[in-house]
Amino acid sequence: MSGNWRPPSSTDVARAAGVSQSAVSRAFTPGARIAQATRARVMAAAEALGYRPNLLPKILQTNRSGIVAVVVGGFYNPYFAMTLEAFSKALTARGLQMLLVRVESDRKLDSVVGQLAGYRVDAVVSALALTSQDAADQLSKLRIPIVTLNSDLSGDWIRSVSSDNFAAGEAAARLLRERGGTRFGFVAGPGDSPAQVAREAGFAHGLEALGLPPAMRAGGGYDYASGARATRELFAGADRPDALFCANDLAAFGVIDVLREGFGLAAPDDVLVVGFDNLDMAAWAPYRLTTFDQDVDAHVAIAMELLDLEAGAECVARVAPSRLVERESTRRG
Amino acid sequence: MSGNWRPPSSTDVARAAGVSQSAVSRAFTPGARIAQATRARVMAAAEALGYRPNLLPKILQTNRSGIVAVVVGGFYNPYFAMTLEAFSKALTARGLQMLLVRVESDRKLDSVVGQLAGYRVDAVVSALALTSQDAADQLSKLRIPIVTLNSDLSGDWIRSVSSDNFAAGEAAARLLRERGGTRFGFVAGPGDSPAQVAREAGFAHGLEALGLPPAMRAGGGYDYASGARATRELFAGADRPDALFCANDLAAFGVIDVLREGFGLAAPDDVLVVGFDNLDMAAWAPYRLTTFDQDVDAHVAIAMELLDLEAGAECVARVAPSRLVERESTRRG
DNA sequence: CTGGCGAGTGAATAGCTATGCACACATTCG
DNA sequence: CGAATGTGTGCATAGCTATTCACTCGCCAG
Repeated sequence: MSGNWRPPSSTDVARAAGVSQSAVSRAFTPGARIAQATRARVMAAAEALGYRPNLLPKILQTNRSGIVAVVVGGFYNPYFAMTLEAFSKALTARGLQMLLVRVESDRKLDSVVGQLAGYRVDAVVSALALTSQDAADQLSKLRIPIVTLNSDLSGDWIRSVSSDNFAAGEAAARLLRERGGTRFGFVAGPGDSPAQVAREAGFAHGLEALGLPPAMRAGGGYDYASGARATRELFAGADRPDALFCANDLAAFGVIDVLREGFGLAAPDDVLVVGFDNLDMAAWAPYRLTTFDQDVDAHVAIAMELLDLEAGAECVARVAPSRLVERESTRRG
Repeated sequence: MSGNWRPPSSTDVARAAGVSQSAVSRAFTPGARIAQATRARVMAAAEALGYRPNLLPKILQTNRSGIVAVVVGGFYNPYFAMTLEAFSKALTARGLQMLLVRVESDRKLDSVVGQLAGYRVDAVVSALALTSQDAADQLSKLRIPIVTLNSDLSGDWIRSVSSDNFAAGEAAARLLRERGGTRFGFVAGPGDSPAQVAREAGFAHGLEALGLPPAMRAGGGYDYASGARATRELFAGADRPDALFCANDLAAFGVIDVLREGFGLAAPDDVLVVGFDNLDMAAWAPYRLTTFDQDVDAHVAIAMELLDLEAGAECVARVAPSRLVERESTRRG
């Protein structure tokens, strides 16, 4: 009806309460010098008008919006859900809001972050690994603190927190060996993921250190279908592996299902399987998957610390330990 | 180093380019009256300084932030991930940003939305069902368009889009009957969820219409553990059901796993199982779950339409159809 | 009685952009 | 050649809040 309605301003409230605009502002500022009686009158008028202080002018002056942008590549992987949950809690605890941005690839990252700069976001957290130094430099020019997960790039304004992917790969090799594996296989994630690369390298190094032959290899994605495809490939020939390390849990589920349905093989009896992420589902009955818990809360806690750092600080790439959780998929009879 | 650095303003760019501030603004406004040469000079200066137009002043004047707040209760259920993905795409397509807010319960909803009002969000989408009329009225006072999913409350500024939960419940009853079910059970979701209530009511009505006895009942949550618990309860006695409708897929997975592990029973041979949501996992080998696809994209499309409506519009509660997807969990030999 | 002090209040201002208005200049038409 | 149209630019302002500065008033100590 009212063509262009505007929410009530502090001036409106001031008029209604018979005080100055400053008084209204002070009434809403904890610890400001204002008489109790005045504050009460202001609050009554504000309540009647439905007034909420407009945060934008403050942001305009201070350039601090209280908003942190979180960039993700998609939501299909429950691991992102865990990450979002943890970040959501951490940000809320600090009174910050979360602007969620979905981006197709990291090549679009800087254009998006440019847009975000217009909103004066206080910081950016990227679950998307940053792969090109070019994009990193572009972002650094904006002087917005950025934390990337599982990415090795860094710069003046770019920090990163990663799992000890390489060490986990080594540990996977040792475990599979101990549990009786003899022919090893690696179910790979996407090649442009630094985490995938490090896990594979660690696995390869672990095998070599034990004097074992290198692993067979298949896959190329972080999803269920990729694990399924990789398994059909690895088990097509005669020389089948009997111990698999998967780049993540989702792929491992695909592996286990195809082993069972497609080849009549079971974990751990016929094939040992290890995953990565420790999703809720990893504990479910059909899988009981041995996997690495990334300790999302620890990652997030570190990320928050890194965001607080001043620009130019030195220790900008931190590693969070991951914990091996052993379940039935590697425990034989 | 520089204690309080400020990002370059349009005035800074204007000075560098030797033009007025208005010229800079026009250079960044598509369709504005400005000479090509001037625009080029401005763009060069802007590039050199790393200038990004500050969006806040515009928001301050127009009260349109281009930000939509999305409220969720948690991320543990992959159904939320699907919803987020769909909303993210829809909002991006319209050039809107998404402010993600996690809220413990809907009782906190109005206090949070109050906070959001300070950011002048254009609209609020709540995956959290709104249950109290009190909160609804509170929110209406803020004059921010709100769309809730699977909630029956509405008001001047509150619209809702729901699945046809009741009809789906009836359809589940018919299907289970057709497939040979004789003793029916309902694995319930949380009692404060309108969707759960409608699904159960529809199921009960469907059974009654077919002249069948009412269903046994257990459960009370939307998660895996709740489904598992419900199954142990339902199958503890002698009078076991042979056809189960579960409030959602996550619970259904718990049901199937406990049937297999705890009682040596399989779906569909011993027990027919139907879920709700059609998560990716429903198609996986251990489950192959018959379920209802909520068509998230359709929900979101409707939600976007509702957000565009003016206040006081009448048709504010819309229903999106859900589609039965039959898989092996109800297909006998 | 007076200087000082504290509490409470109002006026003025910064912060940045988009836009309406006015003006200067070039071009076209009668 | 005068008028009219069109193009490009600068000036000034709105939008809302937190905060600084200056002011008044009541009160106490000297």
